[in-house]
Amino acid sequence: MALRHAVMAALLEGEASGYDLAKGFDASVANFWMTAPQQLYRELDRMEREGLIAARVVEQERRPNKRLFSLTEAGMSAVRAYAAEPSGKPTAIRDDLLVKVHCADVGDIEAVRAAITERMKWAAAKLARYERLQDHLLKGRTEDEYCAQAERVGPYLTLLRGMAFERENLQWGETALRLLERRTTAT
Amino acid sequence: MALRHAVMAALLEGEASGYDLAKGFDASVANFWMTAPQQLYRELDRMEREGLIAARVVEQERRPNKRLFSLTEAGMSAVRAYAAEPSGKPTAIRDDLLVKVHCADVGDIEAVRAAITERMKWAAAKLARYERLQDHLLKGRTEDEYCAQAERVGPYLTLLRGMAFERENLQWGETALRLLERRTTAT
DNA sequence: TGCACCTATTCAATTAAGTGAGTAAGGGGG
DNA sequence: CCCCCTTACTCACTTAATTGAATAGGTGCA
Repeated sequence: MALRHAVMAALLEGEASGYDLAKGFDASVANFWMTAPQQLYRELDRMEREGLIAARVVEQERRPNKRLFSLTEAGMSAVRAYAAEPSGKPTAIRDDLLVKVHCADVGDIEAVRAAITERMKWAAAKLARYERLQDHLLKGRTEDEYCAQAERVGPYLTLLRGMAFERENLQWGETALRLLERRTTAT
Repeated sequence: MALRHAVMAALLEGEASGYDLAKGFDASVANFWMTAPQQLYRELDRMEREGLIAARVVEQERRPNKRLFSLTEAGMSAVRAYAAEPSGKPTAIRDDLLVKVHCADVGDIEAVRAAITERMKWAAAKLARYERLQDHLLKGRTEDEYCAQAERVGPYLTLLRGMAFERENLQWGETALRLLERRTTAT
């Protein structure tokens, strides 16, 4: 049950509709999960039935009405309980691209290089978004000032992790492209 | 269908039993997937039925017999086809620890810090294993020499990605611990 | 004016993944 | 001698995730 915890984490920033959550809502939450809308709506329904979240219907003109969800007291307790419990073993990266790179030698190296390039574009775009969000959070302050003043540091820390991950993707991508290029020119 | 591709990637190194695969088999494959044995055996059965892999029973003394799997021609074609197809959008990190850190501000900060410390121990251990494997692969050669001589570079590249990931975990963990500590002492 | 895209959600079905326990034989240490 | 660890695998069950639609009004632009 990872999705419901991610949803609760997202709802700590305030109420949100299923659509908001599906769209990423807050980029720093989108770091550690991403899923199709259908899954979200289903999970939100379940969580509502279990009393972890409550919905408030907002009638809108010239837009479909929406249901804004927020954490109940029970939901908040669940968050606290979850955050305090010891976590199990870490998960693997589980990325399609790595599988392809692993198999590159027996397949089409050029296709794999294209996939890496594609991924690097994604990473660069994500990193740019994260950097904008960071600027927005810091508002010119240093990291230390921010952490002294801000209400919450959690989202900032997860943002940092996401940024490091994408930077690593870019750096590794360059190395991988370079080493794979030798293979094609050598052959 | 990620697991079956990971299995095929692992079998490129040579034949292996379900048990071998479950134990990690090759550390560089263990970077991008990890799963319970039951899942593996189930998937191996399916793949065998579909003709992607073939089993060879090895009778052992003072040990249960085992079935060694290897890629068939069809399996190899499937690997090549998979490696050449364009990959979709990248997956999120999807890590429990990040969710907890995100929620740290409303929960037990000390518990979250403990979880980070725990994770850092894991990361350090994994990194050490990867470094040993790297030394083993390079055998004193430089990276460039290795890539010129080695039969395959894919596994080396995925190994590099895993190493970067764990190093990043360690670095980020330190930052996170430091910033969260201020919170506890301030309160 | 027509086409494609945005908001906001729902239905249906399938496949993948995770959880928990159990079997069976040999080996090693206190 | 008992207990736990390792090899090697199996059964049963539950939950999570993916896939492919469909609905339905509004917005922008060419």
